Amino acid sequence: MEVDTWKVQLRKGVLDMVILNILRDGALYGLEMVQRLEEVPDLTISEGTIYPLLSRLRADGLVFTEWVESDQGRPRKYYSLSKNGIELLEKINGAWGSFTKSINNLIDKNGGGI
Amino acid sequence: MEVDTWKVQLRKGVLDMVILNILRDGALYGLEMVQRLEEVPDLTISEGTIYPLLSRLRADGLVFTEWVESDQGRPRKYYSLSKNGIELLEKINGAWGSFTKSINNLIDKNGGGI
DNA sequence: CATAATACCTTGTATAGCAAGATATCTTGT
DNA sequence: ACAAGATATCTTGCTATACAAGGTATTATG
Repeated sequence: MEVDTWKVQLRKGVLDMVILNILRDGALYGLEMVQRLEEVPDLTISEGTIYPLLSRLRADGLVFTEWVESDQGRPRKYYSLSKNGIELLEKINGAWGSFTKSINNLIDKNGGGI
Repeated sequence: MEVDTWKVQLRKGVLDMVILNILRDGALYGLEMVQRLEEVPDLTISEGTIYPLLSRLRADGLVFTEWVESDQGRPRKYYSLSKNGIELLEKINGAWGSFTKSINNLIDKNGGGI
């Protein structure tokens, strides 16, 4: 996955970006991400969304996984950013900045009544 | 189409928002929108994207159309914002603002070191 | 009359988000 | 020991979108 192809896909999913960002502080497991995003307005997702998404990130080599025993319930599959994931994250966050700038220009230009 | 359903669909398409915004200054025809967006970074689209999208906006009652003769080439189908379209546009632009704020918070919180 | 330019529309493909359901493990109550 | 519930992952089936490519129609030009 390259930045250019990500730009193409951007409109179909800022979720990849969001997930990569919340993994920045350290490993999380799937359900934990769902719960964390429940607290963020407009970013609530379900399990049917997160697991295929994480599989994709893993297939793309952006994250790696590790099973960890839990003292309650099933073992958890923790996801961590790979080196590629970290690199892409930097690029993606930059691209997000210019993308929103483009759109905000468009909104201001037309909305501001020139 | 309501704001709530739009929020759900947001990640799948900021294009609706973009089109509604460029129609704010007045009517445009399909190909003209494609050409105008060619000049905006990251927002280049093709005819296979714009026409189904415009049909959808029209079916949703957000725009109305008008055929206008051209002195060169085929007659053009001009699209204008309906009253519903204008109302939704205001709501959408507001929702876009809070959506980007959510994401920027996430990026800053994790990227800025807590 | 053929070719090019303009403009609109449709078809087929790939992919994403999601609700709902399936599967597996561990804890708790009886 | 056993059923019920909680935790956690994964899959299936549906709907919708973006897009490349191709099709249709009108007018101008060589």
